[in-house]
Amino acid sequence: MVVDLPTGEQADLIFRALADSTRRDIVRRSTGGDLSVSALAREYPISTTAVQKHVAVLERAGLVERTRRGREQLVQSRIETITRARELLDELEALWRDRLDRIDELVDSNEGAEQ
Amino acid sequence: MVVDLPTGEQADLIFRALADSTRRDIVRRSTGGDLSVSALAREYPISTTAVQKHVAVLERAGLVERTRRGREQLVQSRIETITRARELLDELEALWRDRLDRIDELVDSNEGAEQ
DNA sequence: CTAATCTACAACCGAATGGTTGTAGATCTA
DNA sequence: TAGATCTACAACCATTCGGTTGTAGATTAG
Repeated sequence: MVVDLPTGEQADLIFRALADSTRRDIVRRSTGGDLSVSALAREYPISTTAVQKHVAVLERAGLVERTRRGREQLVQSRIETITRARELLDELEALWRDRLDRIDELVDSNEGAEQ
Repeated sequence: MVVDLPTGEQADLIFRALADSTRRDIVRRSTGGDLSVSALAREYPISTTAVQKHVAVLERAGLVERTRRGREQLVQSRIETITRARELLDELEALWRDRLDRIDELVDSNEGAEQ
């Protein structure tokens, strides 16, 4: 249930899961790990089943985990996966920084030689 | 064509656009801003039309911009939007850090009083 | 001028999404 | 024990998605 997928597919699942405001809100609300699926469902104008499905999507992506407590399922967000997503974006930003650095080098090496 | 949407919808578009490995790769390759749509298309085993659509999705999300040069469209990734996405994740991570800080406080206030 | 290249866009297709309702099993509470 | 609550899951539906092919307009190259 955790993470054993080709990294590309894992990234697909994570970003796809985050591409819905209800799901992002569930992640936010589940930091404490003390809310059940039905407790979460009360917060949104959609059916409990719909919320169940959202939680399932988040769980498959590793953004959330569920643990049973009696008849209810407590939902807890997983910071490792959020961090993983941020790292993927950091990587893209790094490409840009590298490029800007290379431009700076060019500027430096041309200094005092303009025109 | 840039950014004037309710922040939630903008986030939806950004994460949805990033939820596809071909599109993430296009963003990576477009840092230099020197590749056309058809040049990009040569890199993937899908039709030019499909790549065109991927670029359109990225453009709507603000992750990429296009500029015409003669008959071709050059694609350039936009670091601001990547940064925006990272900030959204930072926000989620911050919730966790706050929570851990609060737990630390509890531990501190209980020090020397265990059991 | 003609041919090749690049983009644009419509139309189509199968699969996935996000939602619903309905039924049923477990667990808690009075 | 009986009723309420929580979860699970199947079935269905409309829409979106990622891909295709085909046609056509601009621009460049020979």
